Amino acid sequence: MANLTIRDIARMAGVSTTAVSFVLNNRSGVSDATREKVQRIIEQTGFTPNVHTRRLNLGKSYTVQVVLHHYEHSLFNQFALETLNSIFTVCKGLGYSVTLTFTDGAMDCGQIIDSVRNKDCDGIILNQISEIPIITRLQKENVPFVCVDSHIPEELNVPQVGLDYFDAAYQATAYLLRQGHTDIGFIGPDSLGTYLQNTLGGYTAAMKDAGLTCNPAWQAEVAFSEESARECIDRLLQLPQLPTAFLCAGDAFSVNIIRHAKARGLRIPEDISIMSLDDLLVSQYLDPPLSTMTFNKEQLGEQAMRLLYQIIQGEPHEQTHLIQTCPVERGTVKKL
Amino acid sequence: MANLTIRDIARMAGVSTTAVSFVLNNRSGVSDATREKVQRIIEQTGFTPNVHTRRLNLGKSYTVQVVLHHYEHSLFNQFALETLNSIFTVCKGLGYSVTLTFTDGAMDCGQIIDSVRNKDCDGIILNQISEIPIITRLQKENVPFVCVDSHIPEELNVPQVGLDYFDAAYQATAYLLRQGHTDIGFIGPDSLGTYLQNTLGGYTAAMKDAGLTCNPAWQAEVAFSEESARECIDRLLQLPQLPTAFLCAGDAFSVNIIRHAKARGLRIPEDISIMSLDDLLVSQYLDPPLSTMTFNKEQLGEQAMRLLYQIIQGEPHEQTHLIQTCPVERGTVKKL
DNA sequence: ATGAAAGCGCTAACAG
DNA sequence: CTGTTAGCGCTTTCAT
Repeated sequence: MANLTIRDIARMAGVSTTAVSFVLNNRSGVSDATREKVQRIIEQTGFTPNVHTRRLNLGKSYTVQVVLHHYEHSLFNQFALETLNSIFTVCKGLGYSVTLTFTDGAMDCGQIIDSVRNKDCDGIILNQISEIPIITRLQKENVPFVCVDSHIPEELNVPQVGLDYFDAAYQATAYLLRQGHTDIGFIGPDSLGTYLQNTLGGYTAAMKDAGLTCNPAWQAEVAFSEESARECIDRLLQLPQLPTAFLCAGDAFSVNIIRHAKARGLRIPEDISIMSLDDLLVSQYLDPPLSTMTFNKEQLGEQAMRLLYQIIQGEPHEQTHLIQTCPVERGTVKKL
Repeated sequence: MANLTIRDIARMAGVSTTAVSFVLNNRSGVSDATREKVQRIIEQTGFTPNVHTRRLNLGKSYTVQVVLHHYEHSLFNQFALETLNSIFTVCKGLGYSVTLTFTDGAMDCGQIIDSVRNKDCDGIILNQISEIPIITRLQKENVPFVCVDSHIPEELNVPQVGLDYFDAAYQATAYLLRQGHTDIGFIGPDSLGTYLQNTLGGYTAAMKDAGLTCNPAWQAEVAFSEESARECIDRLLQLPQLPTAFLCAGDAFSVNIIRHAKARGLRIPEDISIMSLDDLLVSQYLDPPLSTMTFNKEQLGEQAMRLLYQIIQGEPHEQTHLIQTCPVERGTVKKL
C-alpha cells in the first residue's frame, strides 16, 4: 500500500496518464472502454489523487479560512459552532475545505494576507471581528473576505452578513408595546458604535411610531461583564420610577442583568419585563427563560460562505446581508 | 503584484533558486552576504512561498483534520469550541494547520481515510465520535487518529483523551457524603456503555468505601431529552421515599432533570440536592447554578493534539489520557 | 558556497 | 481518442 500515483494507475491500465487524469476529473476525451478500465483499477487500488499537486497546478487551494474571535468567556461566541457548521455544509457542496484559526482580537493581519498570497486559502471569513483597521487593510490588499456578525458600519462598504439589529430592536419594542407596555427602557452596549446605533435606533423608531417618547433616564449602556450589569441595576433602582419593561440589546447582557435584578429582589417578569435580542443557547435555560428575538442560526454561515464564493469567483454581489429575526415568547415579558 | 516565485526572487537577488530556498528554510550553506541580499528582496517584495509546492515536495500536509460530531441540540457540544481553540494553539506552535469537518454521526469513514491517503491531512482528531466500527476501521487502515471525549472502551486500545469519569463520579459522590448526605441516588445515561460503567462504578465505589449501600430504586438511566427527564422525575416521585441527593452523570442530564423537578414542585436544593459532572457553559446560568465537577477545558484539545503529533511522528506514547476533574460548589447541593 | 538539474504528482496543451 | 511533453513552484542532490 505504498503511495500510488497517477502513473501507476496508467501503467496498470495500459493507458497514458492523461487518460487517467481525464477519468479522474470526469472529462470527455476518453473512450468508454478506457474509462471503465481505468475506473476499475482506481476502485481496486483505492487510489486517491494527491491534493497538493492538483492545487499547485490549478493555482487554487479550494480552501477557505475561518477566523474566529476567541472570547475569554464563551457565552459570547454562541453562534460560532453553528456558523462553522453551516460554512462547512456549503463548502462541502462547493468542493471547498475549511481551515480554522482563532484570534484574541489583536490579530495578525499580515498572516491572513500571506495565507492568501501563498495560496493556503482562497478567501477568508472573519467571525465577530470588528477592528476597522484590519478590515480596511484587507480591503486595500484586495483579499477576498467576508465579515460575519461584526458590526461594521455600512458606509465602509465591506462584504458582511449579520443580524438586522435595527429591525430586531424595532420588532422587539413593538412586541413589548403589543403586550401593553408603554414605559419601556433600553439597555444597550457601551461600545461597538454601529450596534448601539442600530438597536437604539430601532427602539426609538418603534416608540416614535407608537406616538410615545423615550425617557432618557431609562436608557443605560453596559459592558459585557457582571460588574457592569450590577452597576446598571443599582443605578436604575435609584430612579424615582422604573419602566415596566426594558428592551435589552443582546442576550449576553440580559443574562447578567436578569441575574443581578433578581439578586436585588426584582421579580421577573412581575416587577419588570425583559425583551432581548439574539437568542443565545443559554437563553432558554435561564429562569425564567428569556423572551428574545431569534433567527435561523444556519443563515449566518451559509450566507457568508455563499457571499465569499461570489467574491472569489468575481461574480456580482450585494455587500451587506441582513438576517431577519422574529420574537420568541418565553418567560420574561408580562402581559399588562 | 503578480504572484512571485522563488525564481523571481533568485533573479532579483542575482543568485540561484537553491540559495533562496536555503534562506527561506533557514539552512546553512549560504554566505552571510547572499543571505542578507535575499532576505532584503523577500522583505521588499513581501514574497511568501507557495504552500502546496512545499507540501508536495515533502509529502506532508502539515495539517490535522478535526471531525466534530454535530448535535441537533448544541447543548451537547459545549466543549467543542474550547477543544478547537486549544488544538489550534498547539498546532500553531507545531507549524500545523487545522481543517474542520462535521458529521451527524453516520459518518463517512472512507472520506477520512482518503483524506489521509491523498495527503489532505497528516492525522485526524475525532471529537465526541463513539461509533466503534468506524474507530476500528481507522485502526486497521493505520490512519493516525485520536479520539476526544468519545467513551471508547479502554480494551480497544485506541488513542484517546477524555475525562476521568470514574474518578469524577467517585469524587462527586464523596463531596455529597462530606455535605452530610447518605441517601444518594444516581442518574446516568441510557446508552454509551463505557460512560455508564465508569460513572456508575465511581459512584458505587465511593458509597462502598463509605460503608453505604446503593439503593437500586434510586438509580435511573435517562436519554438526552426533556421527555426522558420528565419521565425519570415522575417515576422517582412515585417512590415511597426519595434520597436526599442525586449524583447526575452529566450536566446535559442535570439541566433537564432540574427543570422538570422544579416543574413538579421540588425545590432544589431544599427538597433534593443535585451534584453533577462536566461543567457545561450553561451550568452556571441555571437557577440555582449547578454544582458540578469541572476541569480545565483547554486540556482536551491540547492533550489530543500532542498525542496525535506523537503518533504522526511515530514516537512512543500512552494510548489513554484521562483528565482530572474537581468539584465546584454552586447552588444545587444542600449541606445537611 | 554556489548553481544546474532532477524530481514531487498532476494537468493540459499539443501532436498524432 | 490517445499519448507525449512541458510545466506548476519548490526542495534537494550533486557537481563545481
